[in-house]
Amino acid sequence: MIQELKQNYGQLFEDDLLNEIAQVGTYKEVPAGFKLMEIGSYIKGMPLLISGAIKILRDDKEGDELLLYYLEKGDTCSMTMSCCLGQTKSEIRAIAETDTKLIMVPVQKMELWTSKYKSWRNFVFESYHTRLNEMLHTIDTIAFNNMDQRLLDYLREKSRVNKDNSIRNTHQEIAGELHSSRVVISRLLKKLEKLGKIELHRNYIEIIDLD
Amino acid sequence: MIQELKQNYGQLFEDDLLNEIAQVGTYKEVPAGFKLMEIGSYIKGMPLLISGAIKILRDDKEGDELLLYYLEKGDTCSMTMSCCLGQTKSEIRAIAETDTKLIMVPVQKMELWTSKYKSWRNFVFESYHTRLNEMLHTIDTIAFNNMDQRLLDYLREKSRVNKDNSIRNTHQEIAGELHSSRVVISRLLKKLEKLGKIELHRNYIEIIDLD
DNA sequence: TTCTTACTGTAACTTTTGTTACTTAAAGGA
DNA sequence: TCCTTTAAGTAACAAAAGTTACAGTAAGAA
Repeated sequence: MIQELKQNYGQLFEDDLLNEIAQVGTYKEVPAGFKLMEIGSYIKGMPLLISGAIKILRDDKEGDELLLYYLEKGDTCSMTMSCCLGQTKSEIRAIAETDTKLIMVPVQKMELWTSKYKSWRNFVFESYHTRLNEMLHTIDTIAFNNMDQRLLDYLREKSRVNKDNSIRNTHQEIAGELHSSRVVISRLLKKLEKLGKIELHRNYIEIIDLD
Repeated sequence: MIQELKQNYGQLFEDDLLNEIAQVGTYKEVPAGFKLMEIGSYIKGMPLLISGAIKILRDDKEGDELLLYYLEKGDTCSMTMSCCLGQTKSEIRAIAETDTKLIMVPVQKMELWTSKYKSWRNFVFESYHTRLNEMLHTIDTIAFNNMDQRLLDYLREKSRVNKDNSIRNTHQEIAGELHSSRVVISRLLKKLEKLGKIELHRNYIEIIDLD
């Protein structure tokens, strides 16, 4: 684990902190689709991503979903940190988008490290900064764009995060993450296909050119 | 200034910190409508609100606005903190919603205090926590509600923040903050009036019962 | 006073998104 | 093989939101 840590967080953290993390953290590999956190659950640990990606989702009262953003290598979950302090429950759901390697750090260490290590403090602040900006971007997309633009963005991001030119999801699943309906998504996808941007198949979408 | 500080932040901060704030901070009173921060501008200081309210707005490329949330007594601007670290430009616009009293703290002090004062650290983290949740709420509203529901929320919040049963805005202004059009807002307001929830007048809206 | 400007109301229409219903077809198991 | 399940295509319609256009009217300026 220590070499994984050094490889991914070596420039960020001093050796003392790296050792502390190695001591109290637990290394985890989770498969795509694995649920790391549920809305309303209490938070046990804080994830430091080594590889892969985690999607962060928001629910409304009826159980409809909305994709907020992805966590990737070097990211951590600000929501988690945020919740740790207040001992409040999770406001979001976290699901592995791809096979993911990460280190879980017990939440108790957070406050300690925050006063002890300057690099940790910077990491935490940097992380909040990134997340606030992601949230702003999410708001921009929802508030200022139509569904066809949102769908394009979605396909782009998904392809990038998965490092795959094929989107291996059903229209139903896409509709869920965009908080729309299957018929609408099928309709818009068909339009994108006619524009030569994608090719539709059963269970996957081939990306031709999204620019 | 020091008594204003003690009154509003006395329980939060230790005396040493209060004194430091009093030394380097500048007390400000700004009238409703005063622009405290513009998108793209660099950040000079960090606001600690004493009284009043500041609205935080987001723009799209066409210059259309969207109200994100209000800052109130005891709040500070996480965006500002966030930007200070990276020396990046402001992503948002801040305008006084009401006459507002606040203390501006130079951004250079931030990092110093973060390592020196535990209470400051907690305040900063608490603030990030609050803001992230506000952003989540904003996303919920936009993504999961129709415009009539959003309008109701808007009127409720505006009335609360202004401590006023009259909303002293034109339909045009409301449409701007909800990123809609004047005609749509007039239409929905008329519907609310027919439901007995509000009374429409020129330049203001009287709230009857929004529950 | 009259004139001008800004605010509101409303009709008619378009576009976007959502819904219901039904069809076709692929995939995988029995 | 056939059968069942699930995914996708599409039509027809409904609802929500945005647009254009114009009328009426309050408020303030000249």
